[in-house]
Amino acid sequence: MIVLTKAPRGTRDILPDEVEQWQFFEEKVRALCRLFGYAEIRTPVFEHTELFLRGVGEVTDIVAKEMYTFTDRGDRSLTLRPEGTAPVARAYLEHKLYGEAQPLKVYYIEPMFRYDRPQAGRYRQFHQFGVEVFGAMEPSLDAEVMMLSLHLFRALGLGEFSLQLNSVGCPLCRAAYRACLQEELKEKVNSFCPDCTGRFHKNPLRILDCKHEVCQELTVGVSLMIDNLCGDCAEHFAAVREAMDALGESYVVNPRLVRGLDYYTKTAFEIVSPVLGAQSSLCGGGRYDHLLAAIGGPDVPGIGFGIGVERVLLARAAAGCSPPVSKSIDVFVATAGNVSAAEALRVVMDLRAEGVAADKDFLGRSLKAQFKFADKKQAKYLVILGDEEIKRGQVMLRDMQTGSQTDVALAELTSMVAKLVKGAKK
RNA sequence: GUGGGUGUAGCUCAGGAGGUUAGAGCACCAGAUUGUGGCUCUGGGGGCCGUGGGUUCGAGUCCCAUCAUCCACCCCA
Repeated sequence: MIVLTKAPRGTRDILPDEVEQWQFFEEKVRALCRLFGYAEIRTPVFEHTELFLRGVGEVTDIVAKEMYTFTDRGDRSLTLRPEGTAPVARAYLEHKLYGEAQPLKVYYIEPMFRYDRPQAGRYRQFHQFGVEVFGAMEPSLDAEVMMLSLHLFRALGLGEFSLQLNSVGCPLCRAAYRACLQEELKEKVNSFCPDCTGRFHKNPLRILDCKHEVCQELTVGVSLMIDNLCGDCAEHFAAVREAMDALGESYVVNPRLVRGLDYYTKTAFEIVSPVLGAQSSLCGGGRYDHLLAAIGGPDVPGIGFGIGVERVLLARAAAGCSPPVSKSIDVFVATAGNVSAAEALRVVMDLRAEGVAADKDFLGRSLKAQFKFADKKQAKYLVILGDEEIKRGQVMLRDMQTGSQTDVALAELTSMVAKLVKGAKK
């Protein structure tokens, strides 16, 4: 039975209290992207299913079992986007952005959808902050992209995380390596875990990244992609490392790091957090030099990453990062006696007109209850508007932190409070 | 998709081997001299005990199913 009072499985509401964390994250992202020269892009929440089949790869898990696909009334097969790169690549081609000054550097913070079994740090609707750069092959760009993600984590106060770096080669050297790896492993294929016996044919590189100890032991000393790169890929990888070294940035070369999506080439990286559970990957990215060609465009290179917003927020909480300061109201206008709610609203609107965040009671509560409410809302000041005050033309202004009170002429209240509030912000 | 844990008030949880009107803390609301928050005290509102079925004289408690949730695998952010 469908419960109407519950959000669908794997989805959740972000309530006002938590939204502050999200806005904090978004502010850091926007500031950094501006600093790094990345412009925001927004693409539709669904695309033609075919885009993901071609762009992500038909044998990947995302396409094989995790897509939210539906047919619309015009009999089109559409899919809620499971990742951000293919849609942005599509937009790049559709609007012929390769005709503009290159490279094109864009970012997005948008919801993604994957029909997966929910777990810690994994949801069916989740959010990714991602960047994509099209039209440049230079290794220093790979370094810049990684730097952006590292800087974001630091700006967010995340202390512990590690950057894992690898090169997955290009179609040429990877195909040759893949064949050589299969040759080396074929004797042991029956000793691997059930998952890896399957991987042997589907994606033998993935065996190297298996969590099972047996598989790890069986692959000790086996040839690695990193040692079998073609000249071009090896040179690129060395240059990326050189750029990172020059920046004094530490990273771990992990030759067993594999990307799940088909379109990755050369640089592959991942940033993992030790404070999360099994879903410890905060950021995954890399180069995809032939994705554009795969979906019918010119053979323009690209690079990007995706960062899981929920996971970053989870990691912040787990690491005990202090929450962002909550945005409370400046003034609460309380009424007493026969002063009408309409009169209070007029004062509140006057304050707001001066840029003072003001609020009032809307439940006809007692003065005491209004005080409690103002306290709960962490109002910095409270104004009492009572019969006495109206008569004298003086209202009482109370500093809620210190408890001190002063009389202020009603006519001067707005400018007075505006000055107080602005002074405190500096 | 696979395996395991858990579903009692808004939240965190109690409810000995089935037996009266299901409890606590926090939160919420009201009051403690008729116009003053935080601390304290008093009172109050709130629960299809996740849902459906079964066993029983009797089920929050036992059994089955289902849904949800959590953890892990797979995969990934």
